[in-house]
Parts: sequence; structure tokens; C-alpha cells
Amino acid sequence: MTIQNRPAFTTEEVARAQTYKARDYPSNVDPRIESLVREMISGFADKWTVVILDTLWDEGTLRFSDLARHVTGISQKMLTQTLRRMERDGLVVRKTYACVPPKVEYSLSPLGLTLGAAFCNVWIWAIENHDAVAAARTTFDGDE
Amino acid sequence: MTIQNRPAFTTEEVARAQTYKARDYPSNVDPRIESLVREMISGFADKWTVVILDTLWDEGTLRFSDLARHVTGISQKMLTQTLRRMERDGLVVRKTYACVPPKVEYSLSPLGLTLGAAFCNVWIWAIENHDAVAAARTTFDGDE
DNA sequence: CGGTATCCACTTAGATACTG
DNA sequence: CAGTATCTAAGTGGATACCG
Repeated sequence: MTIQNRPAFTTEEVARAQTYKARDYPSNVDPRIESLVREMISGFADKWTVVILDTLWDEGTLRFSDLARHVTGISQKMLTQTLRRMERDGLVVRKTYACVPPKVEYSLSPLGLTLGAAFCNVWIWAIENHDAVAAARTTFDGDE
Repeated sequence: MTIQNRPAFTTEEVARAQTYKARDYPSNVDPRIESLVREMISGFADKWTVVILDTLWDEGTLRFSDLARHVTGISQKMLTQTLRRMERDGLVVRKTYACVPPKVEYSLSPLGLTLGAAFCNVWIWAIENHDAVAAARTTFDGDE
């Protein structure tokens, strides 16, 4: 298996992914599972979580202040909050050094790395399709 | 290429995905691109967008009220709002029938389908790892 | 440096009522 | 049925100040 060895999705590939997911993970197997998954997605699918995941995935290990620099626009409060939640969910590993001044390093856990791998296609999609989205917006706004 | 023919990610696969993304889409090519992508991700990575995308990906075409039934917990207002934004971004196609009572059908556009394909691994990750996350939370909460 | 705590402005989202 | 409009409660997030 290759997670990703070519960026774009052809119509056939989309259809195949759909068939695959429907076959192995039918949405109606167990409504409780379905709702649990919804709950999980709701938890991870927020602005900052995804961006931090992306950053740590790209950069590896970062100190708190370096992370703040990379994640443009985030406040210290939200960075702390989001990192705590990700740590609690087992996605992020926090390593503190007992020195002065304090030093804290963040990195993705093995679980976090697998989530990063799963998100890889989404990031690539974003890179490749941001023109298409911009165009769609212009069209939509033009004849609204 | 197979988008997905086996669920789990091994360490090697994670490493390969990472190398791939870093090589073809280095995070430092163009800071403007990077920030645009961040902006896009921020836009799509909200609770309802992802769940609606998931639902339409699984179900194909749905009427407004069917969508409301599938997406448990969403208010009519948020459903309308999110669908409008997704339509504006070119992800969703809205088809209205001039009849009484009114009938409106929503489905994913070709662009939306490719985003769904990109998200496929994330959904599968959520299905497969929700136990791991629950366990991580218990551990974290236990010795806090 | 890497936080925590408090306060406050702003946004968001649910409930409700109404419409084509 | 598929919305829109309005109001309001609750949550979010930024600024600031302070601590280990």
C-alpha cells in the first residue's frame, strides 16, 4: 500500500475509495459506533487542532514558543488549550526539561503520527485545490 | 495508486507519507501559499462541514430534511448556513425542484467528491482509533 | 520560557416565529 | 418542505497581568 504516491484523484479513484469505505465500514453497521465517530470528528475538526497537527507533522519536535511562531494568529491561550486537549487525546507528547528558563518540547505521538498520515491527503487536496475553491467563490458571489 | 486498500498505517507507511509530502510539498516553498492553505483548512475544519461531507459522501444525494435527520444534533440554521458555505466553495451542488411542497436535493460536486476521497483515511482513522483515544483520555485523567 | 488566571468583547448557535 | 428573520444565552477567544 502506498498512502499517497500521486496527488490528484481521478473519478475512478474516488469511486474506488467510496466503494471501499462503504464495503468495509458501512455507515449502518452500528449507529452507536457511527455517533461515536461523529463525536470524535467533531472533536478534532477544529481550526487549531488541524493546523497544529500539520505543523508538528512537518516540523517534528518544537518548543512552545516555536510552535506559536509557526501557527500564525493563534493566541497563547488557545495554543495551550489545544495542546492540552491533543495531549489528553494521546496525539501529542509533551516533554518538559527541568532547567531555567523552562523548556518544553512538543511532538506527535505514534497515534498522532497515524492521524497525520490520514490527514496527508487533505493537506495535499488543500494545496492543489485552493484555486478551484477561489474560482467557485467568485462564480457564486457573482450571480448571487 | 490505491487511495486506500488497507486501513492501518505502519511506521514505515507514516514515514513514507511524511517524506512524500515534505519532498513534493515543502512547507517553506512559498509562505503565502502556506498561509492560504492554512486559511482553507481553517475554513473546512469545522465540526459540521466534515460531518455533512461524510454524510453526503456515504449517502449520495439527500433532501434537506433527510440531511437534517442524518446529521444528528444540528440545528436547521447551522445546516442551512454550512450547506450555503459548502455550495459557495464549490463542494456541494444544490438542486431545487419547482413543486409544492418544495423539494431541494443536495449532493457533492466533483470537487467535493475529491475532498471526500481525501478525508476517507481520516474517517477510517476515527473508526479504528476511537478506542485508543478513549484509553488515552482515561490514562490522562487518571494521573492528572 | 512556558505557562495560569481573570476579565471582557465578540461571535456563535439554538429556540422561536414566520414565509413562499 | 425548506427555508429566513430575530432574539438571546452560552461559549470562544483575545488582552492583560502575574507566577514558577
